[in-house]
Amino acid sequence: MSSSQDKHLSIMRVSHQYHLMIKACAGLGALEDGRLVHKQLIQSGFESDVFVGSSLVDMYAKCGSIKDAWRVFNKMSSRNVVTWTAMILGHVKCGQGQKALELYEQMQQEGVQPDSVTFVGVLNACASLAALKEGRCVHQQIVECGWDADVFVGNSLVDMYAKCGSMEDAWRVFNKMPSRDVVTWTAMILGYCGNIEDAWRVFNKMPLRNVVTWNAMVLGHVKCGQGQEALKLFQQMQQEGVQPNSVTFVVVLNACASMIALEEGRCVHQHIIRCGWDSDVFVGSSLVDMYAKCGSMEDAWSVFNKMPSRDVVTWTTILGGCAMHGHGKEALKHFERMCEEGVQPDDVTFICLLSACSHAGLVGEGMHCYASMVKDYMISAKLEHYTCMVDLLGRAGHLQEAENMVMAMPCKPHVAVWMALLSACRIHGHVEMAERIAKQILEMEPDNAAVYVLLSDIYAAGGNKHLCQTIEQQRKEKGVKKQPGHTWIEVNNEVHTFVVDDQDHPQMPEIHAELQRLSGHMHDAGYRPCKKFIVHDVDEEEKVFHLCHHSEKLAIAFGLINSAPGTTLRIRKNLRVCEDCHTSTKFISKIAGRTIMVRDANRFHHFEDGMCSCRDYW
DNA sequence: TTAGGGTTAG
Repeated sequence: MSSSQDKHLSIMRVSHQYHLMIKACAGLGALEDGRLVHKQLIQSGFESDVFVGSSLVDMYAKCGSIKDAWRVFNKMSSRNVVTWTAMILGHVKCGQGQKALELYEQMQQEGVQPDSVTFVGVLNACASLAALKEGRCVHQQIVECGWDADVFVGNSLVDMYAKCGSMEDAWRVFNKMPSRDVVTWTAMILGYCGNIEDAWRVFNKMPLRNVVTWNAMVLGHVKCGQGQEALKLFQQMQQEGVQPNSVTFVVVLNACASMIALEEGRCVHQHIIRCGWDSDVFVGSSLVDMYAKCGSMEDAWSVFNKMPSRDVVTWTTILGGCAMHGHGKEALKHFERMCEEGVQPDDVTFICLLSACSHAGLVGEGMHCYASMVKDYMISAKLEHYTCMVDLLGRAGHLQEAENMVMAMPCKPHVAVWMALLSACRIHGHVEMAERIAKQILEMEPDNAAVYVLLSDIYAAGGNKHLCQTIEQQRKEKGVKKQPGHTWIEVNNEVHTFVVDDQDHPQMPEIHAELQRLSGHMHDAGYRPCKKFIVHDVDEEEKVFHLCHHSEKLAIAFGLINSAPGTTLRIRKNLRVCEDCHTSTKFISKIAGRTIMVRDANRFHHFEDGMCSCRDYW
């Protein structure tokens, strides 16, 4: 062997070694170790090697440091398809799908031909952006390049179409694929999130399933609001010998939180400890979230304090818990602690913080946070931040300021921000502004039932029975349906669901008898049904009816009958708690001597001894 | 250098 061949071989060997120590860092997400290797590479002059450079780009991108990836990428004298693909995949991973597509465009302009891995990355980018049009173009290119028979590319195509909502296209690709694996089938199931019947049809046909497939089905039920079915499926998967993993637990905890199933959640927590998943940051954050949403901030803090590592999501979750429970001052205090510990807040952190201020009526503090977000943390306000600010100002009665803020928004105001303002009009009885805003929302979303409900509440509260009836009539004529109210309560480790005017529950006679009994005591204690939102006068019989037909009242009565005296009742309602329910629950908490916690659409109401934690009814 | 599922808010 000549000396030049010898030298070449030795360079190859060293380059390969560097590639392996970098690959390991990338796999472990060990950014600091990766940086050390990078330093050595600079010293030994290997940085510009295409193979080593591509590995470095990949390592930085995988560790989430896209800036460093760019630094290496820009320094490289030559780049191949692997270098470009690593950059594309890195941007997809960081949630920058648009940038990934731009890189793909640039790569082609520079004459580099994509391979199957590039296509997988680009399709992922399209899927993350739900960019069906761009996805179709890429599909066309894939067919032209002859990559459509590749199972990886095929899977990504199915995934892209499914995520873009075109199940027809997904099935077309699926049927043409020469071979399918468990990933192909699972992508189809995931495409049916929200359409659980079709997901089941695919699941039942599958020749092979793994834990990801089961997780997808459990998730499908959670997304459809079928928490109990999700938990049943979790049992079934274990009976069939499939070991749950961290994702399973995250999804199952989500199901528990959605139903406020605290006891079930505690069982899952024990299971997590037995499996050794409790030190995982994803699982830990989900546990914090579950306990907070199930009404136990004590447990949420206990998990939080024991976690070996906490990231921005963990902190944001606990701040969100504080917000939900009305602990505004606490949220602000812990936000400072978070920053002191060197955790960089993100846009979601500020949404939680602003919502904490809003729920606690801390207007000045909220405005300060908002200003600091833009100035000190360089986070530009998104639609969600504007919604929080409008909510904060509006609840506190600064309606004009809130409306000015909407008008001054740099982007087009969306329905949520108008709804926040409309809710504020309801709290403060501002009829003129409410009518204007309702009109605005209905132009954008003619089927928005909540607008009709809010407007009718505002008219009723102002004593305008005629307009109240008119708006109700308009809603009916337009065929706009109100969202039905649901309430969940967990008693003796079992979750029970109630709906408005429930007739089906086997214990209904006892529930009605309990409400009738309470009605008498409440009347004596001074409770009168809230007539504000009732169009006609209420006689004795109707008084009982108004006490009985709301789902949360049925759930409370059920809880009182079936749980041990003195225990706290935890209730979850899918809609806002109505004013009459709010008042009657105060009375019930006093008469029954129970603490009742109600989690409605966005916050907890904590009823104790005839009082509620809300400063006002919101 | 290569695929599929998950945490926070609105």
